[in-house]
Amino acid sequence: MANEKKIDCVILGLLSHEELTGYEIKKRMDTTLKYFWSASYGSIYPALNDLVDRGLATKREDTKSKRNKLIYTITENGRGYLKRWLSLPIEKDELRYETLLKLFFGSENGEEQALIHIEAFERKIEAELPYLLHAKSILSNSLNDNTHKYYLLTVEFGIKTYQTYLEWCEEAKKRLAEGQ
Amino acid sequence: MANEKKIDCVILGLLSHEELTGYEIKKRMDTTLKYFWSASYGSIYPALNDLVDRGLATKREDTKSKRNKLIYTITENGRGYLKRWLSLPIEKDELRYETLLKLFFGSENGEEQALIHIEAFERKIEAELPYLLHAKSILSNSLNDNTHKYYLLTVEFGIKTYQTYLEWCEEAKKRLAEGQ
DNA sequence: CTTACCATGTAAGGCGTTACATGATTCA
DNA sequence: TGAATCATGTAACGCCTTACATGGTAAG
Repeated sequence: MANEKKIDCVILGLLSHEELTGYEIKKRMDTTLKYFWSASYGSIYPALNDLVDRGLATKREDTKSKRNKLIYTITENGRGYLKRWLSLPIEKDELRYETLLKLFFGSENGEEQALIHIEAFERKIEAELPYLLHAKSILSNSLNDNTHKYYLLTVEFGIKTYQTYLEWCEEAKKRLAEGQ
Repeated sequence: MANEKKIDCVILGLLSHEELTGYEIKKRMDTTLKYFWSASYGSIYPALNDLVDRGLATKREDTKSKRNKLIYTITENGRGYLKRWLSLPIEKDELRYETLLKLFFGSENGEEQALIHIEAFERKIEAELPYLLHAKSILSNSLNDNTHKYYLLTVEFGIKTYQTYLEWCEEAKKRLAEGQ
């Protein structure tokens, strides 16, 4: 029953699309899922072994590769577990932006410091946006795959919000520069 | 020097504006800071005592009130600590949206489930937005206070992104309804 | 008088990161 | 042959939430 661990669900979600190694799962986290989810090796590998123990995934060695790869596959139970979780209401959407936190207390350190943080934020977003735009162009051209439709929706969420962030940065900078 | 704990910094930030009790700090978290930061009593109260132990804040009983209030005040050292932290580069801006996670794996459960999650998200945002708009109108009328300028910037961030979320919801719903 | 809210805390436990440890392979 | 990347894991530790525990006060 209860309290599905998110790390299990993300992994099962990824495995529901394709067989993967722990390393590849981490890569997906660092690229495709990056702007709305993340996890470290320290949680991924133990979770994978745990999923196998609970019969939600199976593990096998890759014989084709020269490397010591361990390939994980979702089981029927795993798919059921995932489907159940997907059907439950969302528990938590959380945004935790240190940038906003520091900006909120900006009066303590003055406009220049605030500007520095905003500009750093702007650069970070500007650096990420191209990846999202690239992902969108790829996904838009391959909507035959049923999964791509959903990827595209999340990518578009990212693009829209990032563009809004950049607009806000411009306004915020202007406002601070005006000194009012 | 040292890995500033975020909880200490938020608290000191709030105390830098005004004296507060732990209970009031929690309230600020649940209202003003809500959409970009949060914390529970279980971390606030221990942190407050810790700040006092380290000389970053002082504690006194409220004599005026009939309640057993403990009022915390930031010290000069506390202010220094806060200023230093504010001047350090941002370490982490994190967004963790279960909604996007479930949507990403949406193909597993189909369009109807995806729609349900998007609509729930939409309702949640629609419910929050008025508070932000209200905060903005109040802040816009009292920019004489130096701190308000910074509050306003963060509130505007929230408003802009929430409005973008709502736009995205409309598009996403339409796209899913079209079944393509 | 009872409900809601004010007010402060502790303990257990969960969850996850960081840092460490190890080694193979690919590519320049 | 050396650097980058592939590849898997563990251990320590930190941080936080949840649930528990307690009691006062204001308002209807």
